[in-house]
Parts: sequence; C-alpha cells; structure tokens
Amino acid sequence: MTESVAPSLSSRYQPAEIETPIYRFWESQGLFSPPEKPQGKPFTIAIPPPNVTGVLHMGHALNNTMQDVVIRHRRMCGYDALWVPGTDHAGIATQAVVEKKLFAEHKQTREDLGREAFVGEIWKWKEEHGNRILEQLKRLGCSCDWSRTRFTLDQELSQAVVDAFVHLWEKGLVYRGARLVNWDCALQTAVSDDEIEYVQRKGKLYTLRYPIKGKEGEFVAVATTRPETMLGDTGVAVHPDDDRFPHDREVILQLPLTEREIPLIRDETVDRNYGTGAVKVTPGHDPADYERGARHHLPIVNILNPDGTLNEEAGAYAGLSREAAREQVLADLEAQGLLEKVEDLVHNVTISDRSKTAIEPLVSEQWFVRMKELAQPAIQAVKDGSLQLLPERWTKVYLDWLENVRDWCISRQLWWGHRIPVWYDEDQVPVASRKPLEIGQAHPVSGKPIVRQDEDVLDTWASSWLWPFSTLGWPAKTEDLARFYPTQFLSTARDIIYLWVARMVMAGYEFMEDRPQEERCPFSTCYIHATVLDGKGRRMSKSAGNGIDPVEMIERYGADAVRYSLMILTREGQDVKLAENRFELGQRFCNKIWNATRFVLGHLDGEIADQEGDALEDRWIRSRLSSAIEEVSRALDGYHFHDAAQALYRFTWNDFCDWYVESAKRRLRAAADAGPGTPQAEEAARVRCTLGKLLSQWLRLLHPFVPFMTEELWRHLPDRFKESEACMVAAWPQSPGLVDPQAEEDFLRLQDVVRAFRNVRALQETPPSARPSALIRVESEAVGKALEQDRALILFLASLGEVTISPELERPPECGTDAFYGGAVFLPFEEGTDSAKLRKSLERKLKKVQGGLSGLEKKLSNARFLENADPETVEHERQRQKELSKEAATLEANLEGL
RNA sequence: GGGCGUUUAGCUCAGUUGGCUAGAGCACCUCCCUUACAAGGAGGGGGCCGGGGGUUCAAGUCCCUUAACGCCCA
Repeated sequence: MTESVAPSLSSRYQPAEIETPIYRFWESQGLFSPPEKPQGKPFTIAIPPPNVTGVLHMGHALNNTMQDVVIRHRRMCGYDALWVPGTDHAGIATQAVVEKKLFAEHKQTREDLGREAFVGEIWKWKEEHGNRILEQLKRLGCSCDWSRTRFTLDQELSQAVVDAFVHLWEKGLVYRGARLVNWDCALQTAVSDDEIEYVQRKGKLYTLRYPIKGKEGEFVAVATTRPETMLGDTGVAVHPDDDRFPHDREVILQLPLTEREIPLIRDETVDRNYGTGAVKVTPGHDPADYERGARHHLPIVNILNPDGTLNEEAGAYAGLSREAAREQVLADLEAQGLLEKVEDLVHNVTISDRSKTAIEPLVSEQWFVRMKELAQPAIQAVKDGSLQLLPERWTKVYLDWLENVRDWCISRQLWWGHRIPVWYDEDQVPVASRKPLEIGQAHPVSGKPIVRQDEDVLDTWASSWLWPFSTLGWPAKTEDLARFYPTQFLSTARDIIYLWVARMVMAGYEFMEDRPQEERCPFSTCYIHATVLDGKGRRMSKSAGNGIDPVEMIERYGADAVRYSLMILTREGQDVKLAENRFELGQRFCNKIWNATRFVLGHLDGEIADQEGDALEDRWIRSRLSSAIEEVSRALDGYHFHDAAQALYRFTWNDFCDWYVESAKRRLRAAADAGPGTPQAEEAARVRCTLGKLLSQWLRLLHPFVPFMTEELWRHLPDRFKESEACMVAAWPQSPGLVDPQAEEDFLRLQDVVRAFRNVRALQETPPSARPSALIRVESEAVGKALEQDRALILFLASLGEVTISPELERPPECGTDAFYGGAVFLPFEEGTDSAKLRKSLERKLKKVQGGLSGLEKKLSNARFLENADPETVEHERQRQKELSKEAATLEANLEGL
C-alpha cells in the first residue's frame, strides 16, 4: 500500500461525532482547573457574566471564543490559567420573565403571591433554566473552570454586596434622598441614567396660553411636547435678556385648569429661539426643569402615580392615563381658547432600555452612590497604564464618562435581587448592617426597636461591579483571591464600558484596599470586541428577527468552524457582518486541517528516522513554521486574533498543504516503489520524522482556535511526537529559530518555475497525464546550480518527464514559454496548440512588467529621489529595475519567437 | 450640537513606521473526481484604494476639505 490513510478518520471532518466526547475528556481529566498548588504564574479571566435568563447569541459566541483562545494559549504557555464562569441575576429581566409566566399560567401577579413566595418561584425557575447559557458555552468549547461557577445571588456573592454597601455607607458614599429619577412606569421601578435611551419619534408641539394675572386678555404662550404635564407646572421661564417679556415687575400667571398661580422667572438656560421663548417649568417631571426649579426655589408638584396614571394633584384628571389626560387637557384648553397652535415635530423621547416604554422623570426616594470620589482612581488607572483598553480609542469613551460621572441610583423597586441591608426604627432612622437585623431587635444607633428592613433591592450592577473579586471569595480572604486577583484580561462589548467596566475598576480600587495600589485594578487589559451585525449591516436583535443562532451554526458547521470563522472574520475592534454562509470559511479550513493530518498520519505508520529530512523543502517548511510560530505567538500576546487566525490559514493552506505535503509525496512514493532497505526508504523515514514533528507543532499552534479537532487528531499522533496526553495542555510551540533565508529564497524560485510551467501547460492545454520534456533557461550559473539540485522536485511538481537547465539555451521552435524570477521555461506545443492564447498571455504580462518598469525608470532618473530617499530604498529600486528589465527582455524574446 | 468609526475587486475584508506591478477568501471563467481533502487541485480574468485639494523625490498610507453610511454621548 503506497498511500495509507489513518483508517479511523473519515475523509470529511464530522464535528458532531467528536465534540461531546472530547469535551467530556477534558472535563474528566480536570483540565479546566488550574493546578491546585501554584506551578506557574497565574493568568485569570473573569467571564462577563451573562444574564441567567439569557440564551447564547453571536455576540456571546464571539466574545467567549476570544476569551477561550486567550486562556488556552496562556495555559499552553505554562501559566496557571483560570477562567471563572458564572451568571448574573439580571434583576428586572428575570423578574419580568417569571411574572409573565406566572400570569400566563395562573393569572396571578407577584402581589397575589407575596414577596417570599414570588422570590421562591424565581429561584425555582433559575434552577430549571438558569444553566442554559453556560451549557451553550460548553458547546462552543469554552475551557472555563466549572467547579468555580458563580451566580451573583449566591450566598457568598450576596455577602460581598452587603459588605460593599456597608463599606460605602460607613464612608458616607451612599445616601438616600428624594431626587428626580428615571421612572419606568411599566416595571414600576427607578432605573439608572445608563439604562435609558433616546429615540426619535414623531410628535406635536403644542403652544399653550397662560393668562397673566391682573392683565385681562393678556397671555404668555409656552410651547411643549407634553401638554398634560402642565398640571405640574410651578413656573414659566424666559431668558433674562429677552425683552419680549416685561422686566420691570413681577409677573404672576394663572395656570389654566388649576387654581395654581405661578411666577414668570428668568433663567439663562432658556433657549430664546425655541417656540415662543417662554417655557413651562415642571420640576417634578423634567430633569432640566428640576434644575431650574431648584435654582429659583419653585415647589415640586408630582402629578403621577407609580403606574403612570395621574394622581390627586391633577385634580379633575386624577386616575386618567397619561394619554387620556393629554387628550382631555387639550380639549379643555381649547374650549377656553388657551390652545394657540399645534405643529408637527420630530423629537427625542426617553425610553427605558428594559421595558422600551417611555421613561417618566419622577421624584422619589432612592439610594445613590456618590461617584466623583470613586471615579478618581479609575481615571488614574488608564493614565498611569495600570489599565489598557483595546482598541485604544475606547479609552476616551471610558474617561469621558468617568470625568462627567453623576451619582448612581442603585435602588430598584423590585423583589428579585440583593435587598438593601438597611433597617429602620420607628422614627425611620436608618442603619446599615453586615449581619441581618431582626424586627424588634434594638436599633444599634437609637436603641429603639427595629420595625422594618428597606423594601428595595439593589441594581444588578451593584453586584456585577464586584465580580472580578467576589467570584474569588471576597470579602473572605481566600487562597483563590490571593492567588488569582487581579485578573489579566477582560473582554466585553462596547456598550457596557461605563455600565460595567468603569464601575469594576472603581470597585477594585475601593474595595481591594488591603492590596498595594498596583494590585487593585481588577484587570490589566480590557478588550472591547466587535459588534456582530447581520449580513446587511444591521444590529442583530430579537425583535428584528435577524439574529443567527450560534448553537444552530455549531450543529451545522461544527464548533471549531464557528470559532475560527468568527476569529478570522472579525476585524480588530470593528463591527463584523455575518451571514450564515460565512461559516463555510471555517468549515473548509477545518476540513483542510483534518485531511492534511489524515495524510500525515497515514504515513506515520511506516519507519520513522530519528533524523529529520534535509532537502530544500524540509529546510523551507521548517523555516516557514518558525515564522508562523513567531507570528501567531506575537499576535496572541497582543490580542490580535484576526492576525493570528490569518497566519495560521496561510501557513496551513499555502505553505504546508499546497507545497510541503505535495513535495513530500515525491520521496514517499519513491520509497514505496524502491522497497525496504533502499536509500529511498531511508530518506522517506527522515521525511516521516519531519512530518511528525511538523504535525505535532502545527496542531498545538492551531489548538486555541480549533480545540476540538486538534484534540481528536492529537490522539492519533504517535507517542514519540507528543509529551502530554492532551493537546490542550501540551507545551506551546517555540520557534526553534530556524528561519532560513537561503531556503526561503531557493524555494520561492522553485515555486516560480513550477508556476510558470503550470501556466504554460494550462494555456497550451497540455493533458494532465502528459510528462513532456522541458527546458529552463537560467540567467546565471548560480540560479542554474540551485535549480539543478532540485530538478527532481521540479519534475515532480510540474509533471515533467525531463528537464534541461542551462544558461545558454536557444528557445526551440514550437514551444510555449513563460518567464520566471531568474529565467524562462520552455515547453513543447501540444498537437493543435493555439499560440494566440500564449501570445495574449505573454503580452498582458509584458505590459504589466513594462508599466512597472517605466515607473521605476522615472523614479531612478529623478535626481531628487536619488538625493532624498534613503540609500537602502534606492538600492532596492535599482535591484528591482534590473530584475524587471530582465523579465521584460525574456518576455519580449519569447514573444518574438512565437 | 459634541465625539468616534467606516468607505480598497461583484460581495466580505487585509494592507505595519509613506517605498515591490495594491493582496486574501467567496463569487466568476477554463481544465482536472491525480492514491489527504471536489468542503478539493491547477491556471486565469477582475481595482481612478468615496470625491477634491495639499505635503513629499514618492501617498491606499500623512494633512486639510467634502460626501455617504454607521455607532456613542447630550
């Protein structure tokens, strides 16, 4: 048998058959956990915890593939690599899911059940469904340490939240107060400034008339997009310099539809060009008005109930929805002749990220964290290099937010989450406590009995900002915390740079206070990954239905193909457009790896020498592998995933498969023909040694990107080529420093010769089976000598019977020809060859060469170029000119002869 | 309104500190089911590098300007 093939490997890569067993193998061997006792330097990644309600989407797949590539690479490099997985409790989202289910199945609301029972229902739901996304990460091949899986509502992590809160309380960094907050009427909770967005909507601009008191028939007209809020107006503002309005006296207005009298105030923030120049001031329901009201000591009137209906302050309108109230108010104003005009307008509406309903600014009692002070070390961290954001431009986004940070509203009117660890006595005196206090117990400050705990829970981010250290045990002083904090790499999406990243950095500096300054920042590199778009460049979203399900892609193409495709398709920090068929790229690549390995393995059951082959192709491929190792290592060290993936592609396909494997076949076949004990057999044994070593290194180099298949193939690798049972923990290949410029140059020329022959063959339609005798005219003895040494390989790769190599060769008649880097090749015509095709091809090539040549000549005859360009460049261009003119001469001569 | 990004082959994208005849994959054309792989091999065609101006011996690359698209903040 000349070309054996590893019998257990199918001719197509079948990922579905191997992925599950391979993953089980890794798990059963405990390979996901770092060694118990420290062996190398730690390298830690804390996973951005997905929502426990979440389902894996392409953004997750991209982000987690990157993290897995990093952690696998570092693990192979000898680090004690730890990737901590987990989920967060996603307060609003999870509560909403269970509320919806409860209503659908039992027509019950959470109030029907009561707090305790309802929270119990959520836990039940979490136990049933909460692992889904983590299981999906396993399908992707993620090498997280599942024994360290954490959930933000775990006992330990909850204690961390309590400790953090009390810590801030003790330092005076949390406070409670009535402030204007973003109120989500659908969910009936406050949300932070970072959980709202603005959308452009078509609306109307209404101009209302407010009668001036004591001036019968005179009005001040105000423009507004939300007329119903006039019921909460406590003033009207104009610009101080606007002389359309009387300056000389106090003006009091009669607020229509109410008994209220409100003052006309002057405030510089009013835009004189907007509407009539006068704006109504509603401090209870507009952030800008809140500020204005505070400056002018206007009262705050709250006209809304928590569910968005109007309350008793709205008088006759109490109980109406906002929409109904608007209609009614407009109708009533119109009836009184106080509605001046209505215009169409496109304006920004604030909506909640969570419920997608309009946000109502509303004054309510909430808890806040003072951010200014906490932000300072986080700003410092990027300035002194403790923290690096990649791509670097995101640093500006991060800093802009921190430098203009506002206090953080952390209380939520929900039941699912960390309940605020604050208790009150009968006088409503609050106290925060690390340990739960009992009702009736003496208040630690006042001594009076405790009557209640604060009803609210904390924002989910108030637990996730602790994630890098709470997952390692903080506030307990655990071994893990000492060993694995701070982490090295955080990869996340750009839209949570401030929601999460900045806050984690703040938390690291604030809470890891027993560490030296340089060990507080929770991660040294923050990588902001690409946004995944659909094939048309739109964001993937559930509502648009344009998402691609990663699990479905894994099932269709294989996890390795999905991983590899994502890595090579994603430009650094740029958006990535994905359509389902783009995964074919990875699939093809995987199949190529599979079959190339199959070829090599098929030959490794023959005799294997201890010595490697030393032919040109052997030296060349070792040189190429060296470069590839250097390139991939450098790219991964700098987190350039695309570059690494591309280097792997080029080495695999263009060097190893297209040229080395094809070249190696020559000696392997020669040995098979010659039989055992011959010099050919000995040479083949050396080729096998080279193939085995190449395979061993190459599989390891590929492993972080395509872990499943490389692990499977590794199992088939003879033991002498591997020092560990699992590829996953094999040593990262080291570049043996075998970059060999001479071999590279010689092989490049050989490739050029072979390509020239193939080109001529194709043009004159030489049958594939033909083994014609051919000629090579070389431009120098040196080139001739080099080619002479590898004549056998040239014959093999160009499918020739004979070849004559000489510097002094006349082009024989009836021959096709082409130029190569260093000479020309000649191949006899086939019967019926149409020389016109050849001529056209040569003419095209000549034109191109002449084009390049004339540019060079112009350059080299330019005195200023010779003067100014550095000598190396000039020399380089001279060299090129020489080469090109030789090539042009060859082509011209060839053309003449046709 | 402020900031950031993108624009290179039909499509998706590479292109280092300015210096090879601007590259790759897909798609397209021709030939080949050759004993690792037809999810493959060999060969080939296809580009005013968004427009305009400037700096320079030299610009896809640097500067200015302009247009289109996208994202973020207010």
